[in-house]
Amino acid sequence: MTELAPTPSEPPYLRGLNEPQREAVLTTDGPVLVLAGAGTGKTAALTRRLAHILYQRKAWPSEILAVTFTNKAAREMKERVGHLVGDAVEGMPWLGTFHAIGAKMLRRHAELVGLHSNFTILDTDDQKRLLKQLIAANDLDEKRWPARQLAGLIDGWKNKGLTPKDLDAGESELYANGRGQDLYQQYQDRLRTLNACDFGDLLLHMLVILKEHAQVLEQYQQRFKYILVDEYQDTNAVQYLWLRLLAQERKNIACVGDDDQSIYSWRGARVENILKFERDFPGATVIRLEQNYRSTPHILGAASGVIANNGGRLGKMLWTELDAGEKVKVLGVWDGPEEARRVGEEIEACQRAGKSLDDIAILVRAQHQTREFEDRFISIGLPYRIIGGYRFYERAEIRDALAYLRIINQPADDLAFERIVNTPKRGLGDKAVAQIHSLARAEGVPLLTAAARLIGTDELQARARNALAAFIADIARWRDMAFSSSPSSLEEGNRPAQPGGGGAGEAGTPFADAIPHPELARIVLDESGYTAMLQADKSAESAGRLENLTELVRAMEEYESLGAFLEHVSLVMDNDALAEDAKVTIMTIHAAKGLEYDTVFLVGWEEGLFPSQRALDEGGLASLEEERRLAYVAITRARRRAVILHAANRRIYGQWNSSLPSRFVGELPREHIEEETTMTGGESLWRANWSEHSDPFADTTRGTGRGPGWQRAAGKIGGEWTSRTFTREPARVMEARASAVSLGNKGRDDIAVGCRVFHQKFGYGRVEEIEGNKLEIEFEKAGRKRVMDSFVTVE
DNA sequence: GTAGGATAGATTTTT
DNA sequence: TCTATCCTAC
Repeated sequence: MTELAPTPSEPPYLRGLNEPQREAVLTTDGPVLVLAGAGTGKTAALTRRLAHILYQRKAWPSEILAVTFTNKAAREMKERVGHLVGDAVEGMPWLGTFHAIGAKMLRRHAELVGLHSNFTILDTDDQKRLLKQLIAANDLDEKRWPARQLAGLIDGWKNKGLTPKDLDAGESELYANGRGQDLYQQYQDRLRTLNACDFGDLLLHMLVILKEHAQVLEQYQQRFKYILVDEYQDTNAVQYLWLRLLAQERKNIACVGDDDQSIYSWRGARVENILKFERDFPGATVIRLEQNYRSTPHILGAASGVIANNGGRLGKMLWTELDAGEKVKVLGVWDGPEEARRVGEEIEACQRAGKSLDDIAILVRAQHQTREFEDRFISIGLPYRIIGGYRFYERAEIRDALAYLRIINQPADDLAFERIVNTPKRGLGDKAVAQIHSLARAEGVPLLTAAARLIGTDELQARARNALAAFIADIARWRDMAFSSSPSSLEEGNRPAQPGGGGAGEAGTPFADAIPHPELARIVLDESGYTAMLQADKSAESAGRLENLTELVRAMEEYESLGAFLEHVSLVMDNDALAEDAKVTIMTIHAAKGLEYDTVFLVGWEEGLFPSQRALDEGGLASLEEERRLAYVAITRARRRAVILHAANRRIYGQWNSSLPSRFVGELPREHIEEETTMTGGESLWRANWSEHSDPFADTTRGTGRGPGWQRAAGKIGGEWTSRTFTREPARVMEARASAVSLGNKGRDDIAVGCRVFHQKFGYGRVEEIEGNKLEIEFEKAGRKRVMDSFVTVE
């Protein structure tokens, strides 16, 4: 039993914890719910809880299930537990994201749902392509019933834990007049033939297995002596059901979450899970972490003031011992560009005051807002990094490279085949591919096998036949290189057992790679002509693409096999900026959850943008409240200083619109903020307007649940604030201002007007004008831009 | 089979 | 405004 170190002093992992945190660590047995407000040391409590369980020998590392939502969170937890318990953390195979753990389990039991253990994990792009094919095959109009929509529905069903059979008519009705269920079933069948899974399947298949195979469930119930769940407010129905099954037996489950930070309901997350916890696990210990160690009282006060407008909260009172600090600054500006300019100036001031750019973040509601800042920062030469947007593995070149590797790993991967059969171009167009398709369908074999058979016939044009033969020979050769112990025969690729067929024997067993897989990747990229294709491409992006591929190959070195690498890539790979030079971070609020920065700029706090028009129009009160939680998350990212900006005019899809400050601005308690506006008219008119009503949201958030958006609200104000759209840029009130902080580069003498230069982002261009260290360049692709000379190289 | 023009569409997105 | 996708003309 417990062999607690017999030292009189308490174990190191308890040091520095406050009372509730300590309770969260020490209450190991039985169900525990930890309600942890923003910045209350949640991760510290979690990791020390793990350490405690291990130190007390209550469980071996392999007997603890610890799930998080993001790879980042999993990584951080692993690292921090590592600090406390050392190498024991290496023995924690069940610490990871829901999906990574789901995949790991599913590979062990794949055959129970008709898959093979080397199944491919499809991403959303593959998924969409597959659905498109199905929609076409069913004679549905893709315009009317977009694949996107079906993908969303299927994803939603999987999030709810519904298999095709579980769908009721109402759900099925949501797509193509009741064909939803049928299409969903077809999709699942297709996935099975492809020996593939989408993200949702990783959890849903496992849930089905746990439900239907008592011995499997029991095995895991026995194994997991302790279960720990981070960000519990973000769990969706499948995850919830999954956890409940696993925890049922021992009931040693600890969930940590914050109902005020639930911002993923549109992804299927259900806050109710956290509200229901005590009902699901009677006798649960509920612990509240309320002392905030992150932010100043003003920041905390501002955030609390906003979130207090939400109903149905579990309610927490955050407090802090930190000094008051600065008030939250609310800054009204004329338009989007001015917003970017002001933020740029503020950041330059921070820089002059000796702050590191790494401590500064700009949080946006929607991805497209990053552009304005990007443009501005490029022209003033301020280093920045944008988190999100395209993830590394979503880039075309990475996906192409992966498709090559996927088909080597799993020849039945038809989607991979389709992706690369004519990339680089080898003269195999729609016609050839259609023929391969029809043969594959007729014979019930994967595309690659069908292709191999097709070249034995004379159905293809000689040219196409030769190209295809060469392509297939290449793949066979690469496969041999990859798996020397098993000379590949395309006729019996790794497929799940077919009725009547014997299946593929030992397929999926990890062969020792014959040649190191990074080397294989290099060879494949080379011999396929992919690298050559990029080298021949003179566009601005091609250099970066080649670099990405190099990066991909480099990343492969860290994995023991091709299979392990592919798994990593589909589940884990993200483009978390490596620690390079100091840079300002620009990202969405969603992406910022769990992070903190000294100074945070919260931009675009305008009705229609934040809260977003869509939330206002469609989701009623619930979605307005989610937007408000988003505001809460945003403010609480700041340690010392938060600056909130709103512009009176903004260009949306190319049209200028006047906009009103966000209602959330009005909800900030006055005592915690300091306002400033660069617009004529002084005190913000909108505030006067909002506060006219005792409950300004009465008619917007209740009742029909349809908010007015800025249109109606603007109409009420009348006068100069009347809603209208301009096609031209609104007249600037601000004086033009040229500001650039010199980063220490003197003017360069290698650039002259007329020079051909290269810029990382904009590509090639011709210098038209030089003004100090700023250049006016006519770019071949991107048009005319002003950029800092330090950002270009002379051709 | 490909290159460019027309057209519709456009949140947030862990995996 | 920008972009991803479709369609038409070579």
